Amino acid sequence: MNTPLIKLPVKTDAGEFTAGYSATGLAGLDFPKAGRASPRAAQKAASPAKIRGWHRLTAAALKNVLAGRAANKLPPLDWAGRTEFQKSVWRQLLKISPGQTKSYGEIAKAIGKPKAVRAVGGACGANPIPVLVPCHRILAANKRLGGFSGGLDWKRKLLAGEGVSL
DNA sequence: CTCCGCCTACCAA
DNA sequence: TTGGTAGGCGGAG
Repeated sequence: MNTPLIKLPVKTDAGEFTAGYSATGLAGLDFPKAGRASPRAAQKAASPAKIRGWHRLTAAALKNVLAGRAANKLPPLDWAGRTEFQKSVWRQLLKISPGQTKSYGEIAKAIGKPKAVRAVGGACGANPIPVLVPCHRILAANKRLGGFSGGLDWKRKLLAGEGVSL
């Protein structure tokens, strides 16, 4: 049985993101979605102090990244139920600092599976915590944009905010 | 097993 | 430059 996540909003000048927490950490982050109601106040009040503490970190980190700065401190990330392959890819992403980019091929090489290039793309697409786990810093070979599950507009915007030009 | 994908390298226009 | 293609690998069903 998987308990539903506790959802909390993060207001930024780029819109209201929604963070989702499990009992062990931040498990998801959603881009602002037009027409989506803000998480209920009742749910906020009910959230344990532990989660509110994580949420402060999430909110600060998110604002940092949106401003082109390093996330700095992140709450624990809950990657339960994900495959080892995906986790190894995401761990690599966390090593990339703002303004840096890597290709899918480089990530594949870094995790010791140089030919799993396309699979790396799949893992990026399955990333439940975009922005903080910076899948947007992965470009296709030859520095082309590649894809982005959250929408290419976000990818462009995030990269531009970090001073990356294509 | 089959199908698909945030890929790549390569070849032809 | 664009466009098609085949190889490769992990994930979902």
